[in-house]
Amino acid sequence: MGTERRSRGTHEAALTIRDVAERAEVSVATVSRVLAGNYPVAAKTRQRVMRAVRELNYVVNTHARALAGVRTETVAFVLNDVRGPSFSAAAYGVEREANQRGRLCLICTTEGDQERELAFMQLMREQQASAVILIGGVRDDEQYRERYTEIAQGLHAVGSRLVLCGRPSLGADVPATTVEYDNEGGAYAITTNLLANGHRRILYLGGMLEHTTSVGRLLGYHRALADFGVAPDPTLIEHGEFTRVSGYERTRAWLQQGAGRFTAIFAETDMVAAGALAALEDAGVRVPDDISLVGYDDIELASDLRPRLTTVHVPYEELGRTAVRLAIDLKEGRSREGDQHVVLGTHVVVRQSVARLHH
Amino acid sequence: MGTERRSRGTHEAALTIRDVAERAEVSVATVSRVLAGNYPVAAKTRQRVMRAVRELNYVVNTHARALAGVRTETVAFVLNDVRGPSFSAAAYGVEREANQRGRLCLICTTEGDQERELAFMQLMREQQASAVILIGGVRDDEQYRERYTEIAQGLHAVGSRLVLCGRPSLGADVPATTVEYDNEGGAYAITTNLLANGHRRILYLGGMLEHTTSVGRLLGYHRALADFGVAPDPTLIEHGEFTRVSGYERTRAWLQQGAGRFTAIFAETDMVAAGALAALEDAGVRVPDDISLVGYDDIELASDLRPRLTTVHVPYEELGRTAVRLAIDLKEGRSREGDQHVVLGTHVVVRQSVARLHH
DNA sequence: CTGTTAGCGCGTTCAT
DNA sequence: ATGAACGCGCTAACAG
Repeated sequence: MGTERRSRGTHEAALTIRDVAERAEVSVATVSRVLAGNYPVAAKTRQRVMRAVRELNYVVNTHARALAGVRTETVAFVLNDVRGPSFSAAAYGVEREANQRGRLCLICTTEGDQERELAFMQLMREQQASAVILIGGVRDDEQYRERYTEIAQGLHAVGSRLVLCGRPSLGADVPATTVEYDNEGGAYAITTNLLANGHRRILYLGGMLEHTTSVGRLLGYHRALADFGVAPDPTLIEHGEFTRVSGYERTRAWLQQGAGRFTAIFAETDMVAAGALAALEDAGVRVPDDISLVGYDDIELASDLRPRLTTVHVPYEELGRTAVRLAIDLKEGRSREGDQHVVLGTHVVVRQSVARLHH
Repeated sequence: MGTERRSRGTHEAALTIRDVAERAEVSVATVSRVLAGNYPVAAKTRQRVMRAVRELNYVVNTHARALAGVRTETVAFVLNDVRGPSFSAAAYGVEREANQRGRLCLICTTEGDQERELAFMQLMREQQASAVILIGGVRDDEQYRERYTEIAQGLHAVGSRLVLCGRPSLGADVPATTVEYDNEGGAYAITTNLLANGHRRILYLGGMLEHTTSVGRLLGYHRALADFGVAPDPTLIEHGEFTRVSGYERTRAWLQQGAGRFTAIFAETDMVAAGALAALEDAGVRVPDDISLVGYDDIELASDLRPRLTTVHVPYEELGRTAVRLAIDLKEGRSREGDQHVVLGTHVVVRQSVARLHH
């Protein structure tokens, strides 16, 4: 009781460094120095200050500190949905790496809305985040491109690194780091697996071609066919959403109208594969005995399905970690601009959803 | 070209409101007013300012703005792992509700480390977050309790709301909001389901009793047994981790040593149930024909398993949304302290993993 | 309607 | 080793 504080004792009146200084009977400068620990202070004085801090339950004000030039390093990660198994694995990687390096990690969800992504990037500019990491497909609008470029330059201007995960560069005038994984190689490898098992007519349940992910995977599929001397059948190539229901619906439609036209299905994501599997199951089609099925991403679900899904492993967590690492290393000058494009490898995980075709 | 800026043109030199003012040939106050939009400004002046802002690609500095009293409202959500299906659903709810109300959402992962949770709460104090939402079990250490209390009071002092999701209150002297769901009721209901199907010896694969979640669920189990006049067998109650491997290992051990002692398994989470199912499958035990199995949480996985898992639905997304809503409503005076404890309902989702017992 | 100016809380010279 | 004073970029009185 009785210490005279300047304001009424209500809430909202946060303690300042001055309160601590008064209580410890030192100047604010001394308190600042004790807290920062970057300057010699007499042991006894330090004790007094620390005691006052504890007794008052004081913490610094981040904003004031930032304004004075000492920033709380923050890494921002932007994705469309935290619940998505693959991106959440990337988020986990970002989180771990950021924390390990003493950075705060901020996660934002866009629900696929480009506007929100842009707004969030602006916000990060305002907050002077040390890095902004973007993941997930984008429509490659010419109009959006311009806005991205502008904001990206703004980020660069405040020393904030922009990292694009599996996304096309914004052009030479926008300094950004790119981390991706080998979509094409993975698709090639798993298509090869089907081909080696005798499959020739492979239904391709793809995503939208605006997404570079889809482009890469489809490319791998085609290259594998070409290498096996199989002429691709364009009518077997489908485009749709990367969702379970999309996989279900599309497969059901094919079973009704195009049954017999294919012996295997390549689903562009495990989620789509899960939907496809459910449709096959509902139609009484056995996997892999009647139809073989492969996915892509190797999310946990892949080994929960029955049969366990043969798929392509994508190192999502590593993707997140790498993004953070590159951003920080570059900021601290431990890396040259030249290192700023990394492609992580993918590989096939063989499980039980592919059968050798006997004809 | 040739506008004279005060610093060398390198990076790191962010634009200030003054740059904009100079370019628009107005005072900084006018720029501030245009940007805030909370004060009359002549249309022509506004135009000039906006043009300068665009041309310069300027954004405000959050920290300076915060220091001057205008905060970017931020909601912080703390959980152990973004990849966990149930908590990530809660995170999604938090995200959505926060964004919908114009708040920034910050997500932090602790990996189960209480120290990190505490550190993060401190950080949020420093950042003056408008709300901090905690989810996940805690060990109810007397020592931790004290530290939580201290930080919680600190949060309160800066007007930051603390919300505990499914976690015991920190005591009457710590103002906090609690949102939980009915663990006991759900466990009661699903146990009842097993009992109604004739099961009497139900192996209980539980979590650690330090977690209130486990306490609640076990309570429901016991109450259901009591209501059916079944004497509980303490040796059928197991405690362990909430992981898939734990479920697998524990079930395997039981199959080797205690087979025949139970006709059904109640796994305290779907993850544990998934592990149990795998163990049963590997041992050639059919579900539900030989052994019935139920879980808890109703994560997506529950309907991917074969057989589809009968489980208790927990409204995780709603939990997150409610947490945010309560915090904001209270801050804005739209709610009284009395409303600050909400219990959401749970219900059984009947699928295919329980069979009627014929003996 | 617009400009001037005094803080917001902290880090950091420069004196002492 | 410690203290006094200025400035970080912005908002909000107060004048005009």
